[in-house]
Amino acid sequence: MTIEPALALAKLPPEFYLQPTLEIARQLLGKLLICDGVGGLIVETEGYIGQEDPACHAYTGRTRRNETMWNAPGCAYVYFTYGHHWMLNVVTEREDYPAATLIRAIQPVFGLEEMRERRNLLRLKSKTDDRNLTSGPGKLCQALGITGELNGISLQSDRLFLAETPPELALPPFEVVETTRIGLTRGKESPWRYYVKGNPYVSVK
DNA sequence: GGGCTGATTTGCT
DNA sequence: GCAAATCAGCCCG
Repeated sequence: MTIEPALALAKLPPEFYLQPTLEIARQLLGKLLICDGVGGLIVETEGYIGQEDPACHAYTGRTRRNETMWNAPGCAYVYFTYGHHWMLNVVTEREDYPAATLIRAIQPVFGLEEMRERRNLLRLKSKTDDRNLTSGPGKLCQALGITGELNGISLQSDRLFLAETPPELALPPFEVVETTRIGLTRGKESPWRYYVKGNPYVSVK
C-alpha cells in the first residue's frame, strides 16, 4: 500500500466528537487515524471520563500537563509518560469537562516503511514482525511521529485527523470486546476499554 | 501466551 | 522524591 493523499479521505466531522466518550471509544474502532499521511485502522481504545474517574489524569485536578482535557471536543491530547513514550488521546465531552479517548492500537495501512524506520524495527529481536509497529499506545505514536508538538491540535487539521474508512480498506465485520483498562493502579474496574476481537494489532488480549 | 523488571524523563506533591 | 494510561528482554511453561 502506497501513501495516498489524505485529501481523498472524509474526516470525521466536528459533530462526531459531541457524542458520549464511551460511544466515541466504541465507534472509533475500524476508523482511520492519519498523521502526515501515515496511519491505519483503529483497533483498540479506552475512555477516561471526568474528575471522578480515578484513572483519569483530571482526577487530581487541572495542571499544565493535563489541561488539554478541558478543551472543546475534537482535538488531540498528547502527553509524555514513563520517560519514553507519547500517548495520543481524542478529547471528548463538552468544553470545560475533562474527558478523552485513548487510542491504544491501530492496524497499519499507509506508510509501512516509514513506520518501520521510525520504530527502528531492526533493533528489535523480532526484526520483521510488523505487529510490533503499532500494537500499543506508545508504539503507534512513535510509528506515526506523534509528539507533544501536536498536543491540542484540532482533528479537523490536515496534519492529524480521524476519517471514515473507504470500503476497500475496511476491516472484515468484527465483534467488539468490552473490558477493563490496561496499565492502571486506580480505576481498574470500569470496563471502558474496547477492541476488535481477533485483530493481531490489539496490544493485550 | 504470561509474569517480572529495568530503562529514563517529566511533572506534580 | 516519586509515580507514571509503556516497552522490550528474559524467563517460564
